[in-house]
Amino acid sequence: MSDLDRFESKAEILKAMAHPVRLLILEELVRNPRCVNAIHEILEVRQPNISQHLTILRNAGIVGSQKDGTYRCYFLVKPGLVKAALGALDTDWPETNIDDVRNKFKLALEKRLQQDQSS
Amino acid sequence: MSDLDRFESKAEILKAMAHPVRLLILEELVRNPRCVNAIHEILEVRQPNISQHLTILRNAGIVGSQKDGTYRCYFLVKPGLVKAALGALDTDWPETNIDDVRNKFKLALEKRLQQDQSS
DNA sequence: ATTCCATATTCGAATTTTTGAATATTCAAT
DNA sequence: ATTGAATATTCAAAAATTCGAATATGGAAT
Repeated sequence: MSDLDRFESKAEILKAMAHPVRLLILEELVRNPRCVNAIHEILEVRQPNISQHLTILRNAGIVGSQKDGTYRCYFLVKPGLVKAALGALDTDWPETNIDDVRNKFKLALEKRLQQDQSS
Repeated sequence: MSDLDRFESKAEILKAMAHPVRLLILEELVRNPRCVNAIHEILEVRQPNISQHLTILRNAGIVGSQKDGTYRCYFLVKPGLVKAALGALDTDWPETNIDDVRNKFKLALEKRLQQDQSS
C-alpha cells in the first residue's frame, strides 16, 4: 500500500481553508495583515465566530498573529501558499476532453490485465 | 458586507479535496486515468469506501468517469487545477518574517483609527 | 479600581462527514 | 439464465465540524 500518512498534513491544510468564511479571511490577508475587528467589519459574521475561524487557521499553521495593545493582527505565514491556492481556484482551467483520455483508458486497462496475468 | 457566496463553491472544491484518501486518489489521477480497482490496489482502503470517495470527487466536479465494460475509469476534469493545488501543497514556501509585517500592522491600525473618526 | 474595548474560550445543539457492513447493480462470459 | 467480477448504493453509528450564546481575558483609559 502507499503512504496515506504523507497526505495527512496536506489534507489538514486544505480542510482548514475549505470554508467560505475562512477563504474570505485569507483573501483579505493576502492584501494586508488585519486585526480581528477589521475582518469583522467586512464579514457579517459574529466576532466570536471569526475568532473561532482564525483559531482554526492558526492551528493549521496558515496564519500567525501579533499583538498590538488590545488589537491582535493576523498575517499569512506562507503568503505564497495561499496565493497559489486562491489563484488556482480563480483560474479558468481547460477541461479534459473525454475523447483524449479514451485511449489512455485502454492502455491503462491493458496494462492492468497484463499485470494480473503475470502475478 | 462582502460576498461570502463567491467563496461557497470554492470551499466546496477544497472540502472535496481535503481528505488523505482523496488526495492520494488525485495524485494518482494526475499521472493517469485509473479504474476503481487500480486505485483499490494501491490504497489499503475497502472498495466501497473508495467508490464513496470517488463519488464525493465527482459531485464536486473534480473528476469525471467513463465506463468500459464492467470497469469504470476516472479522470481529472481540470488537471491543471489539481496539479496546481498539489503543487502548492508540495512547495516549500518562504515564511513571512514577523518583523517585516510589523510596520504594515501599524499602518493598518492607523488607517482604521482614521476611518473610525471620520464615520 | 473600574470601565470599556478588542479578542478569546467554553459549552451545547444541530449538522455534516466518515466508514464499515451489507446489499445492489451492471456487464461479460459461460 | 447463471455466475462472477467490477463497481455503486444504502444504512447506521461514530466522529468531527459549525455556530450561537454566554462568558472570560487582557490591556487602556479614565
